[in-house]
Amino acid sequence: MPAHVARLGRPVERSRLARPAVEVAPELLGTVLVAGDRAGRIVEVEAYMGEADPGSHAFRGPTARTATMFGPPGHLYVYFTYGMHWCANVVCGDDGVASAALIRALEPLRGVEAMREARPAARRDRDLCNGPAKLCQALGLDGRHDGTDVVRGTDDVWLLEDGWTSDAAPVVSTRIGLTNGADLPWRWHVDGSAHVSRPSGRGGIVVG
DNA sequence: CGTTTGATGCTCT
DNA sequence: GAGCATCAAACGG
Repeated sequence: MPAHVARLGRPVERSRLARPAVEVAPELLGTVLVAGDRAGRIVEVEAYMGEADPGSHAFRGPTARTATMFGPPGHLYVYFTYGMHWCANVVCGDDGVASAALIRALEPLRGVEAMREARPAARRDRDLCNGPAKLCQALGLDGRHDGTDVVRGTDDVWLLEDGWTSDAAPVVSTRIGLTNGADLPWRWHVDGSAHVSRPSGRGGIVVG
């Protein structure tokens, strides 16, 4: 593990991810996603509960696209949408069970200059990573990273904990951009963060 | 501020 | 063929 990565934290334990995404996702707030020389603190996540979730890509069973999501935890499920955007999930749950946490927003920590170059449309730094496709663009994540192991850090992509101490309560609300499963309260974000995609969905409630 | 609209191509029916 | 876990620009107030 490179020293500049170790400085930001230690890898999350895979066993911690081998649980349903609704349990894991809120715990990911405050962890650090690293991609090469760029890194950001996760401030917004959503849970997708696979075959039990009408909002999940895995709702109708495994397909070629969702193969990673059905695989072991600790890998990245990266998908392409709207003909132009990539979005990244941390795969949760046991091998064979589809469950994943969509990373929706980061607070930039390292490599901000590289992020600015990767996202010329961002007028302010708070616009670099405040959306699931924006953060993938900022970090240079795309289809090549589907299946990459964020516990072992293959492809220099890591998910770290202990790199940051949370001092803000998580807020729970409904997920963004869905038509199916839109009422399920499976979005969490750091209360008061200037780096989330939206301050609150419907019925935002402070949990912690 | 807010809302609306066009871009653009893969995935599954 | 329909829909999409989105974004940015272009509006109107």
